[in-house]
Amino acid sequence: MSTKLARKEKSHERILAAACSKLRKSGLTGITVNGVMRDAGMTVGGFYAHFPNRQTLLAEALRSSLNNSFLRLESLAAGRRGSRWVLSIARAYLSPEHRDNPESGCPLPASLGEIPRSGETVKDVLAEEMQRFQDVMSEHLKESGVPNNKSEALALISLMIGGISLSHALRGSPLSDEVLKSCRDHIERFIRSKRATTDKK
Amino acid sequence: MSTKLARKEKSHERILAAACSKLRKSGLTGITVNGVMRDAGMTVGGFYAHFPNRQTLLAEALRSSLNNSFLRLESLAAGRRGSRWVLSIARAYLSPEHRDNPESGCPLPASLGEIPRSGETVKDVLAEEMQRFQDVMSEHLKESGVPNNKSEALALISLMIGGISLSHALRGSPLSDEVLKSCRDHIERFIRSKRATTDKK
DNA sequence: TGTACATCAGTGAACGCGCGTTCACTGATGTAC
DNA sequence: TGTACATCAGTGAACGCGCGTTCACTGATGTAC
Repeated sequence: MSTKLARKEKSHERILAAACSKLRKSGLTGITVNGVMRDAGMTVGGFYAHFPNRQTLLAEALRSSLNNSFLRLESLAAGRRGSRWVLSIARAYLSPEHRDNPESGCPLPASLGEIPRSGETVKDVLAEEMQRFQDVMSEHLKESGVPNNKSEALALISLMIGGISLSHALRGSPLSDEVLKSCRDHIERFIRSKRATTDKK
Repeated sequence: MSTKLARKEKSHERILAAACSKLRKSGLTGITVNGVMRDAGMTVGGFYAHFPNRQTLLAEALRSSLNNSFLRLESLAAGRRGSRWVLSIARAYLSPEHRDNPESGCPLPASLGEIPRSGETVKDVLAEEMQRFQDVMSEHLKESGVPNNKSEALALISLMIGGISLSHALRGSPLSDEVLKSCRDHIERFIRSKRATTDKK
């Protein structure tokens, strides 16, 4: 009995992982029931034993991939706090490596524009995760001595998402790398100019 | 003869206008040959007398709608130059009105994420139009006395696009308005802190 | 001016395809005695 | 321990639908004499 359940759970994980991979590379549109099940090593029909419908898979894939990306970014900034944390996150997020390896990166460049046309559950997931990210980011900005930290957190998040999205869309043009560097530089100058003297580097 | 040509030209315009409208509301995916032709008051089959294929329509719709949005923004900033121009553009672009009326706004919030998965022609159009926008924006930043004006132009463009995109996706959550205000405030503080004393308000 | 013909913008049915979802089934695994 | 039965994760064909594209056609407009 428990063996059966464990097997089903593993299948569930494989389906979700396959959906996350599609999401990061091709957005919500990229998540097709057929394609995801094939990638998970199964056939279409089995899908509905794991998820009530495609919509639910979209929401779970967005939550899971946003969460994974955040954990991955945080691990790169491990131990740092305040302005060091912010700069570390911004540099990693706005790096050519992040742009060129979407399958392990943030799902938003590929999916953000589709979310308004998507269901309520998907929007709710985004709102929750964004709130969490704003909270963490503004905490570190506060430690850095940056004024208006909650507002600036949203602005920096917008800048990061806009920069990587534009850079993705411009891949192949010299503008692509320039956009990333410009956004990184803007954040570095911003942090440097606002940082309280007590918060170093 | 010339009457016939004029009639065909009007049909072409109607098709393109319908495609632009779909693009702004629902992205590249929103442009379906059937839907666009219906909106233009015609039937499917006639489409291929006007465009060789859907892909070409996508590219022309992106170019046309980006151009129109830019002209519209510029007319709102009419007569202003330097920091006044930049602030005027940023406030209009990051306004709730712009977010809530996508049918007359920028096509990028709805389509940017789809462009990497789209054809080369579409990507080329984006690169050209972005280059143009960077040139204009950096010229005004230069007049404002902002250092690193070319780089900062790309950062501000990224911030504007990221902000409106996030705000769209978060519509319904209080974060949506907060994102817009945070981005506007960030740009205002930035311009104010960098502006040369010769360039007023 | 009036008639016969040519042009060609637009019509609408048809095509093959991939989509999300359903459902009767299969067959390996787990349970009861 | 060995056999008969129950469970249920996963199969794969089928459905109705909308997509991009093709093509034989229609009928209003424009030209020639």
